[in-house]
Amino acid sequence: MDAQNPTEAAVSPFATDLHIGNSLSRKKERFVPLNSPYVGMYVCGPTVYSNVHLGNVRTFLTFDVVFRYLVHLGYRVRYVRNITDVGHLTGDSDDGEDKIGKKARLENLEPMEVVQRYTNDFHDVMRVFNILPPSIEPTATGHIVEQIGMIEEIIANGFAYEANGSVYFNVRKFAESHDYGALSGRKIDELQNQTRALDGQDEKQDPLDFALWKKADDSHLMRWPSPWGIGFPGWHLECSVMSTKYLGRTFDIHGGGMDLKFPHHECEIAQNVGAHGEKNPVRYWIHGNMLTVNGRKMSKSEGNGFTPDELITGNHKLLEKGYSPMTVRFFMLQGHYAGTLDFSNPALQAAEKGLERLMSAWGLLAELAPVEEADGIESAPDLDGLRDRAYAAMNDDFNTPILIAVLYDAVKVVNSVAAGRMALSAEGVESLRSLFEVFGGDILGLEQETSTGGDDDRTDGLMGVLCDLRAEAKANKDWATADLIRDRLADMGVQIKDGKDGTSWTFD
RNA sequence: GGUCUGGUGGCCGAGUGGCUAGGCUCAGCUCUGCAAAAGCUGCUACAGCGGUUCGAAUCCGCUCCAGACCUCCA
Repeated sequence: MDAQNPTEAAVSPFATDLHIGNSLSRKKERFVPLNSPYVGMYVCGPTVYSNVHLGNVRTFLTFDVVFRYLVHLGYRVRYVRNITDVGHLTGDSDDGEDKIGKKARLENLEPMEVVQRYTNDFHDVMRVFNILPPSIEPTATGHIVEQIGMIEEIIANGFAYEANGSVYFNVRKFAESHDYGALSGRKIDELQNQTRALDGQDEKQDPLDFALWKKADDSHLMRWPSPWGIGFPGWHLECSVMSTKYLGRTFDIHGGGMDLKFPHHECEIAQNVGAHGEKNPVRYWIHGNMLTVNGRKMSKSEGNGFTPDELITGNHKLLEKGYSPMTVRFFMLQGHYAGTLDFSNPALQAAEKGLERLMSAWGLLAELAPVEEADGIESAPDLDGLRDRAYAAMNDDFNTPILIAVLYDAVKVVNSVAAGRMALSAEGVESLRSLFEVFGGDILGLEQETSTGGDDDRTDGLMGVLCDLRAEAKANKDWATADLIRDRLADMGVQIKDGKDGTSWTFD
């Protein structure tokens, strides 16, 4: 593989079977990149005016796995995930005010101070859940010039008009020659009936029109000069601008949460097409579904979202206890991204136990010795078959729940071999190791969590001493001492597991 | 009101014309000094009513229920 000159040859043969559920066509389609081996992917990132909640995490986790898998297949992926640091309206009655500007005033901070704080928080959370950083993480405020440029293109093409220092996209005009609403299945005449009292409604030629540029009044904190006066960019524009800038006018994958489908993504398409004319700027749209709590969407306005800190400590009225980040990651991966996932204590606890069994088998693999074929010993199943099933699962629209099921089949093999009940060659052991490393580690992004926080060698040594003492007590049939060691360790959260050839231990 | 998802065993969740994932729980067994861990076995479901079919949980129609979007939200 030549890093300077990547070619198709670098891409795995398994890549040809990858199918993606395209929300534009509402069908599963075979994934064929525009310019293999390069793949361009854009994902709508967070608005950094408050802490991220778990619903956000789920979406970014979905695309983390997509990213990881494409990279694993050998594609050269440019993954762009923006930071929205300006531009969204508040949900309150003070219409038209910039969310971040408002927050800044409330807390008496500079807008960019707010942005920085929550951007840092966002990055910390991503790290905690082992979500990889994107290739480029552009900000809206860093692309004001480009946004103004795109507005000018749209105006020049006749799809936008200026009114009183603001610029609006002319949806009706656009719909005369283009298919507005194709992504979300909306028809313009039905939308027409939904009139709302939004700020600037009187400036619009039609209630369907949306803002590309908004005039800023004197009290507005985030403001930039433009050909139309002092103002700030519209809600949907940044994504059109930044995807075009970094991925081109047509690119492979665009992702985001289901709730962005309309109007955000619909507007994005209209802006791209209105500016550049390409019919389908995005070839594959992927929408992640919502996380619910007791059947209700987790959202900022409902107040039923957990922060990662509350989740880990269990310090929230809806949580019975804390759950580790890996437990949460695993829990989310046990459901398919396109379906809703309901967050509940029993479900989380089931995931916690399941993950523990999976990770403990994976751990066992490090020192697993091959077992010879012999009478009365079962022989191992076809390990290439396991690997093929794992690829098939991921190739079927990133079906992580099925992949996890395959991994559990591997868990059974590992445990059986470890117990001396199943035969496995050295190559077989190696093949299992690679299965776990590739699919469990590289693709699902699971990693061993230890609650030690320190000197692993020393811990191993101390535990070794205790296990030896207990073994000696057991040899002397001194059950009281043996049980004392086991129980005292259990109180500290260390679990003793007696096996055929020795004792192992794990932290809770 | 419009658009769109979905209703699967005790719980969570895949699948989607025949062979009926997986995890957790529960019960029994093996192993064990006892336990834990591990393995084996059992619990066998697809909201309701019609229809298509040799055959449907899977396709079609209707009904009921839930959720999302239509205003910022991942």
